[in-house]
Amino acid sequence: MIQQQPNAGRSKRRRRAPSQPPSGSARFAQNGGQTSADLIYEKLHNAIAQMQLRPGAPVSELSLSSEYGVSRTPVREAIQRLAKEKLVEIVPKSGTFVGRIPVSALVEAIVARRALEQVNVRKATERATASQLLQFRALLQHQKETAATGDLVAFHRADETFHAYFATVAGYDGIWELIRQVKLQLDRYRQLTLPQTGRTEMILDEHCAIIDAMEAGDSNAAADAMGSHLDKLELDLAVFGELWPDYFIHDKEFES
Amino acid sequence: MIQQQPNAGRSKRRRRAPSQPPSGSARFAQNGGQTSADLIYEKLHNAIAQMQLRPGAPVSELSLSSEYGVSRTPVREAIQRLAKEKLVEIVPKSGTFVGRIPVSALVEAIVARRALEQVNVRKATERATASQLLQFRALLQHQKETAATGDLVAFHRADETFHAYFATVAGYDGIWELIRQVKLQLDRYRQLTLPQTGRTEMILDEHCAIIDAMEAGDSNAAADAMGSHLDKLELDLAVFGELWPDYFIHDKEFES
DNA sequence: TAGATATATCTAGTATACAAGATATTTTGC
DNA sequence: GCAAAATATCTTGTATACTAGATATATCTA
Repeated sequence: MIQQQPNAGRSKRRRRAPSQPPSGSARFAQNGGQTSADLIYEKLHNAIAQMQLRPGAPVSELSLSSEYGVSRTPVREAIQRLAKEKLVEIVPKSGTFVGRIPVSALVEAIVARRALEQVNVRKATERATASQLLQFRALLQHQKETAATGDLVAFHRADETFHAYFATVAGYDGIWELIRQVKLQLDRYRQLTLPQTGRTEMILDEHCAIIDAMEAGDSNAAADAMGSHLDKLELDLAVFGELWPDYFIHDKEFES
Repeated sequence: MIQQQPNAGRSKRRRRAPSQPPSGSARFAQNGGQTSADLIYEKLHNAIAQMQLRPGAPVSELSLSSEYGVSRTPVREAIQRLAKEKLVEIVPKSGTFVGRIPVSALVEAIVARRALEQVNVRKATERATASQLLQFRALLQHQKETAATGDLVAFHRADETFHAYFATVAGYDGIWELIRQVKLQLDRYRQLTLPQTGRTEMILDEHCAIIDAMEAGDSNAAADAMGSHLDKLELDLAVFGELWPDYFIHDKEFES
């Protein structure tokens, strides 16, 4: 008897009761809690997201194995994860390549992101405390400073932090994960068009408008401001599709 | 010279130019285009989504290997994919278990799904052709027939097909993928509450209202109808959290 | 008997070897 | 010289062996 687990009835004399759900016990016992596969995944993920690895480039398991000094197994695992995010294309007995950017995904990413960010900003407006509103102002100011330095990478990072904070305040961290996933291909595309400045001030103004509406407690206005902010992210696919035809894949029709 | 690839310049005499992007050539050359890992992944995915494998149940690589008559490698690959969807929890040197349902994910799934489905129905209203409107009616009628038989599983399947068609008409298949991903945990939860019928007629009426609005070309009304339809999916987490405490994980606060 | 320790045996992470198919190069035949 | 077949070598998919850590059981000590 003793403290018999509520597990399915098992013969008492088994060598080992086949485990119970991990009640928050042992995880993170390892070093950084991160395995070789995790590390390689992360590196590749960043390299692809930042367009350091360009679409169509080969991603060889063997090369990466020797590069990182591990066997093919963890490399392969990392690549499988990337495949699930559509960041690489695995061609079975042939090779693996950095995925092209699916044009349809770009179009859909914009509308999906818009809808999800509006959900976030609406909820955030309802829930924001005074300190959180001040935090928004701080993040906005920080982004303004990065704009002044002209460091577009830092500006982008600040932009991401700013948008993420809506999800945090809304209590919708899972939705932020969705947005990140959707943003992935979009960010790759935007790497190509980054060097065009001039939009930074406009972005800052739009961000400011969102916070203004939040401080006024007007969730509809805040959502509208977010909506028109994100509408500004338009695609000039015709141009880029010609400049780098191999970077895109036109998987289906897309019109307005 | 000849038709020199626009690839980076490589010495001509290499044993093999390190591959070009797969221009739609060879994929699907295999049998069903599906590897052992794919098959095992699919089986496990379905079993978990349909709650045949309950949260906390062990998912042993070795057992599955012998069960499917393959080595650990493809099993492991399948499990890794499931882990990326949060359907299993891998505890490094200890074991892998069917994932508990994160309560916060349920809450967020509802609002995210609502927003995304509204995007779909709005666009679908704009783009729907006469034949597509008729197809909606056909799907609705089909669902009505499954309701009459009392086969709740078939009813659910018809429901999924119906909702998916909005994405198809809208041209937003990628957004449907997002919805499916978000619906995953929600569907697992709903398996627990399935046996309660009575909502079927209400659901059919609500679906009908959406199509009515679409036929009238009123995208706002259609989106509203979809919104109130999905608002009906409420959670009675207090009850189920007590009935099956081990099936859920309360990862953070959630209030209205 | 109760608690601490030791041992056995499970687990996932990794390395390595081989198989099957795809692609590039070479060779062959004319 | 050119096209087709043969070959070499690359790729991913899979099987197997080993490692290290975690957990359950058994043993020891008081």
